[in-house]
Amino acid sequence: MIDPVLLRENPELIKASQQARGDSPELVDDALAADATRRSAISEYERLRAEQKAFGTRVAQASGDEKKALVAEVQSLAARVKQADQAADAASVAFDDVVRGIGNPIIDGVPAGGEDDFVVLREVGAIPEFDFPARDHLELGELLGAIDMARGAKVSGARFYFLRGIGARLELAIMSMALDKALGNGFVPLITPTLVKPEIMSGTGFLGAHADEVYYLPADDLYLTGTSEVALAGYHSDEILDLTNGPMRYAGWSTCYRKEAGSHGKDTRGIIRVHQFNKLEMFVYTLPEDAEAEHARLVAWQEEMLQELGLSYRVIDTAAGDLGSSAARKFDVEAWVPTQDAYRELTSTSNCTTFQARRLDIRYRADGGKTTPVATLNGTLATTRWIVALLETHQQADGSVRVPEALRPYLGGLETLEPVGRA
RNA sequence: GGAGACGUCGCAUAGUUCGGCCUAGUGCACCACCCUGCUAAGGUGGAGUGCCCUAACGGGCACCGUGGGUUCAAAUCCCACCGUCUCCGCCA
Repeated sequence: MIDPVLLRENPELIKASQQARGDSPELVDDALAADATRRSAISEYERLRAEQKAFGTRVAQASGDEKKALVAEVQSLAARVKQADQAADAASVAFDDVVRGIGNPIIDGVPAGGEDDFVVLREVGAIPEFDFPARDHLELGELLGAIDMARGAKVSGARFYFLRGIGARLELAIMSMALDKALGNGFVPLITPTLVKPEIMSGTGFLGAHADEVYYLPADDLYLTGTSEVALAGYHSDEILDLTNGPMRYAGWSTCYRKEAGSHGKDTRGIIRVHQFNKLEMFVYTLPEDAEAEHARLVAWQEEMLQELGLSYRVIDTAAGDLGSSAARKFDVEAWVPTQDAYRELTSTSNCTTFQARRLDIRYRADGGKTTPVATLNGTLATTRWIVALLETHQQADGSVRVPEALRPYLGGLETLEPVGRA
């Protein structure tokens, strides 16, 4: 949720952000109007209610005929109070509805435009070259007995898969390596629920434009989370945090579920785009003034992971129109995938400033003791998808795959993944 | 799934019988000041969260698990839901 004070004091700034996102600037004027309506409705209710309460004291002290007369007199007032109360509620709901449609004001420097208008911040590592025909990750996965798409489809349908043998171990290895990196940087590990209540799902902003991406269990009114960010953000909802000892950093380990609606025919081969995968997610609660510096740290840790795994990548500053409604800025780290001749997203890190915290009511005590929304940030540290880049980048002519040194401790010292006879 | 108990301002509690002196009391912890040259000493005062009005001083409204309802008036009465605990049953 945007800051209502900012809305009142600097609507032009929010309009400019809406423009950059390709969203409606008119919403800002609608919100201002709804805010005015709401506030006058509340004032009217409170005035009447105060009158009624004063009357109540007199009624309580009176007796006999005098009391009867007073009760009769105040009855019509009670009706007006009820009416004003309902009007105030309705005006508040109307205001919320409009405000909810406005995205987090973007940070200065975020490129305007849509998906293709990102800015490349840097490219790191040489593009891998092969003196043999490179195999794609699925072919390698099948040779290694690591990925079984056919049986995934048999059991659960398209975009489901089994990781088996070295594939299963590989995922655990990457996840564990990420967990160790997180631990080394002061993150508290957290294995999170993957089914959450509607208010947590909407509080994190995932029921907005991308609601059709989310699995929902109507019988239980629960949502399956597409990232542990949801549970991690909800973890401290309705709380006042103590940030005097620095930011609170959590590393959430969870399975993630995504419908991938609207991407039919895209990335149908292999495990690039699937309905279910695992992810280690960083999540930080920090002071608003420290958020941008923390954002830079999150990207740096992500880059360390890719570098240690020997992957080539670029970092992009995502354009405003491609940000989620909660994010004020988003950096993606994209790894080079040889057989696609393209960079593909492996991590994403968003600075949600105070937007998410305001909706989830997560605050800290600022100087003077005033409660103020915290800033929240999140970013990927490892996912199942990393297997794709890893297999393709380190493949060798015979279909074996070299294990980067940093990963070996997590695979019992294994240096090479060798093809198996059967799958 | 069945039966029962419970949910109050950080923690612990009073208040719910029978609606109105509850503007929610008290203890602990907390903050400021005073007193005492020391130790878990004593005194005075302050202090919850959100919203609304105001340039400010200040004032108002809401919140007793959540949401409805009854009433001139609800922590208190009624309904539904959520959560916690105890016992029983069931269980990959």
